Amino acid sequence: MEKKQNTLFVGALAKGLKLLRAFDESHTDLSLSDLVQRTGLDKSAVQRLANTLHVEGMLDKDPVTRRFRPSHAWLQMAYAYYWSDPLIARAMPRLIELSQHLGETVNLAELSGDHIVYVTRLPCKRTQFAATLPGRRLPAICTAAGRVILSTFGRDEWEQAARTGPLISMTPRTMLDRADIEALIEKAAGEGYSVSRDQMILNEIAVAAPIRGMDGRAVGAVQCSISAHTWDEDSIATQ
Amino acid sequence: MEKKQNTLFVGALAKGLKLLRAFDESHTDLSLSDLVQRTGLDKSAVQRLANTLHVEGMLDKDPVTRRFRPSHAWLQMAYAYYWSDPLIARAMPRLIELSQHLGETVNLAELSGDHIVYVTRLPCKRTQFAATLPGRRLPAICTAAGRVILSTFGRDEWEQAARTGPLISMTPRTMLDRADIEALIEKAAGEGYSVSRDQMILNEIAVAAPIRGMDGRAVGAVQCSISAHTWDEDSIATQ
DNA sequence: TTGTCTGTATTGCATTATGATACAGATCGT
DNA sequence: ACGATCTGTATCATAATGCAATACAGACAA
Repeated sequence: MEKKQNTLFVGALAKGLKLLRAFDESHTDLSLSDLVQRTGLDKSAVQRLANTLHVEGMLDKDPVTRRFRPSHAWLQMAYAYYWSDPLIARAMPRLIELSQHLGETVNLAELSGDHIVYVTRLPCKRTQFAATLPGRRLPAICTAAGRVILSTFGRDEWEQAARTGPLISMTPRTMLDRADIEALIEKAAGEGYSVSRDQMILNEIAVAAPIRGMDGRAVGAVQCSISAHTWDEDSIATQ
Repeated sequence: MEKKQNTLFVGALAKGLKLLRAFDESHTDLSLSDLVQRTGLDKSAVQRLANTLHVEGMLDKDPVTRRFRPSHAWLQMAYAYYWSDPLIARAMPRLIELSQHLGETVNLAELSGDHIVYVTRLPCKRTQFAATLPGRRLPAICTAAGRVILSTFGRDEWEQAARTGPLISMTPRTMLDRADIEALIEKAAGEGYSVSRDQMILNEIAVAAPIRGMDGRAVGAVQCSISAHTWDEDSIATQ
């Protein structure tokens, strides 16, 4: 195992975080041995770390099954995040307005490396459960929001993203050809918005518009999901 | 400083979590020295821990101001939480439905110690910013949701909560008398729902109904915020 | 300049986390 | 009922690891 970084890197903390990251949408509650397996850490280490996280209120522990679960503290972290992200406070009122106006699901997305993160979601209709939860992370170039954000950057930047960024297939009709994706981004750069169909969910159309900072580069994107055809565009410029 | 717990308690991890908890709604981005002050830890320790959190992607660091901020990872933790909480998946579709039906803001709250946590919020109108964010924590007995949850427990349990639970004053008309609060909980126990007015936000009326588990004890509550008078009640029984 | 804030880097020491080991309570298969 | 084999829990000697003091550097104000 390569040493990460010396002297100003606290291994114990990093391992603790590793335990936290072991929980995801398909691993919602984990036993001690599950944690050992998922983290690759020593049994004793996991025991101590998990216990610490429990005592500190980061993990709930079922007294009968002895399995660990994310605690409410995980939501409070999100709450703190919301206050720290300057985009949220400015965008939230408009998102609510837009959602009411359209009567459709509205999302706020931000770029995070080569992924996008749905920061806020205002579901108006029944959709897939995952589509109602904030915090979801998806490969940027697979989503309308990600493409429209990239389109506000330089051409070389989006070319690189389109060629090297991660790709996943969610539906049988998910676009997997990188050249096609690059073309879509270019189109978005010209039109100022991006539309995608059947990419994440079948029979779903997503429309995304960028939220630009002072320098013209997008700091996020508003994305609306609709199931029928509803042609409209929304321009939201900030600052 | 008292030793927390020996041999199965990892101090370094606990300190790292302390750094994370230093961020809240009024401390959205912190410098190294801010962290030192807020955590009470040594400067060197904070340096190492913060750096670790940064390297591990839990804290973003502004390259120019050198200040730390919660990263997108904090939202992903919420995402993981949502999957882990069995109530969410069952309640979400109904909440959306209810929200559309009423055209009013709908919240899902859960009890967490002597506080409640708003787990999901579906804002339909403009309100205070804080009222649109999930993860918010409020003293249970100060909220309609908290009282209605407590009312499904035994009388002695809610008496204890009303007498010893935390109280905060958000508006000039916030109820601060513990006997009054106890009476409200008793009323909620009889009627099966609870109403409060002007408690957290002026000119706001909150209606909360419990979500009961198999044993009759509430596992959460649905709460609607309305500004005008709209008399209706909602019964949601689960299982 | 000088002073005092920052944030960053280094080092020797001993506190602290480590992982092997042992024990105990389930659950399983036979 | 019985070992066998999973769990989760507890203990302990060792040394690895995080510690806090220290020194350095850049920013800003007086």
